[in-house]
Amino acid sequence: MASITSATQPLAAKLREYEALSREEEQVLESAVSAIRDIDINQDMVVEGESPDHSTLLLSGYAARYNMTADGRRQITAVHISGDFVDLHSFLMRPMDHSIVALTPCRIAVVPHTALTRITETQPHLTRILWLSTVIDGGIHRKWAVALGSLQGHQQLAHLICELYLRLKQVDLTDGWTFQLPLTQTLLSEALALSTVHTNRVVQVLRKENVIRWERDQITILDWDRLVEIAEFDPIYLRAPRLLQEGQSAA
Amino acid sequence: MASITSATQPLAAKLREYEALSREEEQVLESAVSAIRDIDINQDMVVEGESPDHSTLLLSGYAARYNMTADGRRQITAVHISGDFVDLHSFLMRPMDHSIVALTPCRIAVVPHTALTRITETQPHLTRILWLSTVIDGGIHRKWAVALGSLQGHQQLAHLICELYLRLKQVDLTDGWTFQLPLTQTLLSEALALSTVHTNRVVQVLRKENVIRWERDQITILDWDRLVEIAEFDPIYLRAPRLLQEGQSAA
DNA sequence: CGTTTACTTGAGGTTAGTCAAAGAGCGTGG
DNA sequence: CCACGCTCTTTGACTAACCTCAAGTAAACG
Repeated sequence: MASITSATQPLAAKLREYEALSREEEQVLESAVSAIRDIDINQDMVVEGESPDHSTLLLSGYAARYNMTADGRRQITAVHISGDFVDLHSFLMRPMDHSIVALTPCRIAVVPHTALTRITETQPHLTRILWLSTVIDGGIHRKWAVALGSLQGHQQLAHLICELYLRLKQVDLTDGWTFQLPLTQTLLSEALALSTVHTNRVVQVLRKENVIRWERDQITILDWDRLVEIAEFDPIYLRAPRLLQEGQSAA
Repeated sequence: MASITSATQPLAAKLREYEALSREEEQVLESAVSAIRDIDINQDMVVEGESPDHSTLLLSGYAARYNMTADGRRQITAVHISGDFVDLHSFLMRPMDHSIVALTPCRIAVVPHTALTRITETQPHLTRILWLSTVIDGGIHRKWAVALGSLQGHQQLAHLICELYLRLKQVDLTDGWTFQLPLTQTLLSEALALSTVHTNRVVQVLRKENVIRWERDQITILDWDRLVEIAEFDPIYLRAPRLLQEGQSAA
C-alpha cells in the first residue's frame, strides 16, 4: 500500500531531532506499521480501561489526551499532532489510564505491540530513541503540572501556544508565525483547567496586548519574545535543539 | 562491598510488582551500580541544567523533584521514596530540566549510563521493565496535572496521601495505616501549589473530618474509603495490582 | 531560657468560578 | 435569499476559593 510507505515520515522527522536514525532503522519503523485507519472527529482513538494490543501513531490531525473527573468534567493533559506516538506507552502499561480523542478527523497508523517487542529485541538504538520519546512525553506532563500549579490563566495559555508552536514547527506544520489550533474555547478551558468564561477573558488578554491573533482555528504569534516572557517559557523540555536556536533569534 | 550486594532490593521489589524478574536480571541490575553515596538533607542530588553521566537510584530516604518558577517559587512535581530510580530518564534526556532534592538524609546508588546502554543492548526484557518504570513516572505526572487542575486543595492533599501510602506499601515502608511523611507544611504547599496559609487550613479539613492523623512526620490514615472518595483516587495509574486488592478491601 | 522554625489564626484582597443572557457565525431548509 | 437553529463566543453580576499580609502560638534545640 503506497500510503504505508511514507506513514512514519512525521515520526521519523521528530525522532531525527533527537538523534540520527539509520536507513535500516527507518525501514524497521515503517515495517512495524500493520494498518492505516481514519478516525472521525470527536471519536476516541484510545479508550481508558482498555488494554490495546497495538500502539497508535498519529499521522495527521490533532488529538487530545484526557482524564474524566468525578463530577464529569474533562481534564486534557496533552495535545497531540502529526508524528506523535500517542500511546506508545500502552505497549508497556496496560490497561490505559486515560483516553485520547480526535480533535479533528485523524489518520493513524497501527503498530502492533508484537512489532514493538521485536524492536526491543533486535534494535537497541531505535529502542532507546522510542524510549526517549516516551520520556519527553513525561517531561511535557511535568511542565503542564508546573504550569497548572504556578501560572495564571493567561500565562498558561501563552505557555500552551509556545509549546504547540515549537512542536508543530518540528514536523513542519507552521507557516511563518501562523499555525492551526483546532480547539474551541471550551476544549481550551479543559486543557487550562479554567472555566469557559474565564478562558474567554484570558484569550482577550493576549489579544489586547497584541501578542497573538486568533481567528477561526488559526493562531498567529505577533510577539514571540513577549509571549515567552508571559509564559515563563523555557523550551528545553521539548528537546528540539534545532528549533531552539531559531526560536531564540526570532523577533 | 557488602552494601552494594543488596542495593537494588527496593527497586527489584518494585519492578517485580510489574513483571517477574529472573535471577540473572536482578544480578545485572546489581552489577550496574558503580557506587553508593550519602546525600545530606536539603542537598540537590540531581541539578537542573546538568548532563549527568549516570542515573540515581534512591536506596533510602525521601526526595522531591522540582522546578523553579520565574518568581522564585518552587513547584514540586513528585515525591520519591526508596526504590525509585529518580532520574533514570537522564540516561536518555539531557540536560536535566529539573532538580531533585533530598527531603531527608538519603542513600543513593549511582548507575553509570554506560551500564544502562549495555542493558539495552543485552537485556531486552529488563530494558522493557526499566522503560515501564519511566512510563509509570510519566503517568504519575499526568495524575498530578489532573489533580492540580481539577481538584480543590483538600482533595489534592488527600490524593497525595493515597498515592504515597500505596507507593510506600509497595516497598514495605508502611506500618499498618501509618507511614512517614517528612514534609513540612511549606514543602507540602510547594507540592500542592497552594500558599502555606491555605495548606494549613486544608490539612485541618482532613483532620477535623477524622480522615487522617498527622503528628510530627507520621501520617495515619483513619478512614481510607473516605480519603479515596475525597481524593477521587483511582489507583490504576500506579500499576500495583497486588496492592489494589488489599487497598480496596481495607476499611 | 532564649532563639529559631514550624504551625495556626484573622482580615481583607485577587483570581477564577457560576449563573444567566446576549451576540456572532454557520449550515440547512423553506 | 432569508429564517431558523445550532454552536461558539462574549459580557455582566455575583460568589467561592485561594492569596497576601500580619501577628500570634507551639514545639524544637542549643
